[in-house]
Amino acid sequence: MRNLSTNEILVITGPTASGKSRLALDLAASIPLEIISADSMQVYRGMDIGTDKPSTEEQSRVAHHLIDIKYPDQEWSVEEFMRLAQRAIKDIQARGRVPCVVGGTGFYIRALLRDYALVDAPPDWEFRRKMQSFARQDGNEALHNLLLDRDPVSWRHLHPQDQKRVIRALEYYEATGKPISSRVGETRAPRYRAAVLGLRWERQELYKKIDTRAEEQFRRGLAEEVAGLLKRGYSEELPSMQGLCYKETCNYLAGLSTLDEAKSLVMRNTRRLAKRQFTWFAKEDGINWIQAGKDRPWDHVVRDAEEMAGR
RNA sequence: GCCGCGGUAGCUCAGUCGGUAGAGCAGCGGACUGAAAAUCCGCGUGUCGCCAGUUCAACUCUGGCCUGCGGCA
Repeated sequence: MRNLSTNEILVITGPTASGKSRLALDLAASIPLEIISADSMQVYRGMDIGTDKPSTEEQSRVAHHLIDIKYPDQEWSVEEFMRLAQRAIKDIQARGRVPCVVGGTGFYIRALLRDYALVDAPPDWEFRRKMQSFARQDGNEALHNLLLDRDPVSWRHLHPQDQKRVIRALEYYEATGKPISSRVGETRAPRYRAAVLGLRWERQELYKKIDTRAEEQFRRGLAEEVAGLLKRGYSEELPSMQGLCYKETCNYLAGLSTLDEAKSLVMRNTRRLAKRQFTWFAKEDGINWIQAGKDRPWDHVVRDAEEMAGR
């Protein structure tokens, strides 16, 4: 860890509730690092408990980037993540410190490490709305079939029910005249030399941690946090408010479920998220997995991480 | 002790005039290139409490046993 070369970055990933933030903070004791959050939800201000954001104390102990940079009704996307993360990496390196990307949003991390192309095809909400109403009228099949002559590859790969992706593919074609599928195959030289660490838990143990954390989140005032956001006028339809913990709590606050129901839904949906993350990471190569567990002292985990980081 | 009801998937339960079983939830697997904590697709995982009997065939009918719950003593 003492000899991270100048263009090397550190990445800490793993499923939700695996202790990524904690590991990063502990690593900061021996590595002069700054943390860049690769988390699609921690960017939103005022969404603290539900996103299990590092505390203000932790954030002042070690510099954090890409946290609290948006209001819950502002747009946010992988592309902006890439831009801001790249800039943060440059800045941190200019300070002679080590950028440490921490987060469980695999899509963001993959985009950053594989240097996805930043093409001029931003979301076109009017177009999306048009397509949505087309789908409502003529059905998802018909919408999907619009891809047939524009982007046959996507037509083949996307399931007709996957409306979001179908519309995005159409939107991309509309904006660029090229199929989005051509972009997928593009390979580019990675911009960074990254030491990628992944935290791994035995599944049942992780599930138990998830349940415990959910209990804690409600105890710490998740419901009050969500109520406050709603009162400030943030609609529950917003992507931010559709995040884990938030959508379930909105339903509870609207009287659609009891507190206990909301709680167990949060637990279930978090487990499901973890499962999707397993699937995602399983395909990602180059991750150095570190085994964590209730029988494994945490400082062993930290020591493993230090060794792998310094390689 | 007696009477009644029950014992089928991890949980709650449905079911078969006898042809070895299916829902919901949970769970598991997968996809993913500008919403990704989102979105989408797929999969029953089972000594039908145990033992015997009747039958070509028993989860189903009969008997016994075990066990849970309720009631009466």
